[in-house]
Amino acid sequence: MPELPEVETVRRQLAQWMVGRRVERVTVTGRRSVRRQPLEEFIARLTNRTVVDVRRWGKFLLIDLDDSEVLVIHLRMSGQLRYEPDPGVEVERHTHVILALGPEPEIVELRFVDPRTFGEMFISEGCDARGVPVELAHLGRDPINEQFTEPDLEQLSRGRRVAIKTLLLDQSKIVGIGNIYGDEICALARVRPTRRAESLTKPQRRRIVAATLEILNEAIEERGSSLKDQRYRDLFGGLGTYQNHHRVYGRAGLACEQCGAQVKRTVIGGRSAHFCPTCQR
DNA sequence: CAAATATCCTGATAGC
DNA sequence: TGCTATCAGGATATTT
Repeated sequence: MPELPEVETVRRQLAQWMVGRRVERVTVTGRRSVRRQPLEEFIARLTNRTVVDVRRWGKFLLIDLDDSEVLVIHLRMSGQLRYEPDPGVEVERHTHVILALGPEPEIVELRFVDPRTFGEMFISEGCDARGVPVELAHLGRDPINEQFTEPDLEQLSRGRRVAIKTLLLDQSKIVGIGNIYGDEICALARVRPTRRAESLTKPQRRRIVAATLEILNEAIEERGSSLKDQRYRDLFGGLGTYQNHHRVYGRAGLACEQCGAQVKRTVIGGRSAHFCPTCQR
């Protein structure tokens, strides 16, 4: 569930207190959360490292360590990171990884909680020229960290018969957009999400690019979206407020704020999609 | 080759 | 009340 705005919110919070702290102990109780490399190797490469920076690429968190290695974290559907200043506080259900951060003796903890265990952590083999871990080299451009322009979208859309929403969600093309923001971007751009990417006009592409930047930045300002069921919470347990600004997502059957028509729900690529049939052509 | 579908997993919710 | 079925949707592997 966490998409770019939620991950960026957590990144900023992590950067606030984690930089300069040293990893004193690593406790892994859920094997599935560390699955790309042997557990002993993960722990060995992380222990005694000091955090020098916290970055983000799409929905991935990148925690830079003092030996130039990178701790990569993806929350996937249900993962949450929790800041716990008191290690004595009981560990909640579905906590799979705990980093005890010093320097001693004032230990604070970073806890990784993930009921569905889709999320993961690993230590990267190193970064490429863009600063992206080599394991993530297949990922597309980040619309917030890098430029994203109409010619970029034209190039990505060429010959693509898929729905524009599917293209927006394709992490090998553009990173960070998930189901919620894909719908919201199409709504603000006044383009129907089912529209084939290759058939878009230049003005429509311009509107989609502008809407991408506007929606993501607005959502970051609101610290992301916390839905009723999916329980996104930030590092300090706070809720996002962007759900109060959704134009279409989760609003099927309700009136469009712009025109009063009923917002429709359909399925694109096996996922729910929401749009206003009047505003989005 | 692109596009569609299956897979991982738990918790919330709908329906009986 | 309590059971089962369905849905939620991130990335990746597999099938079409």
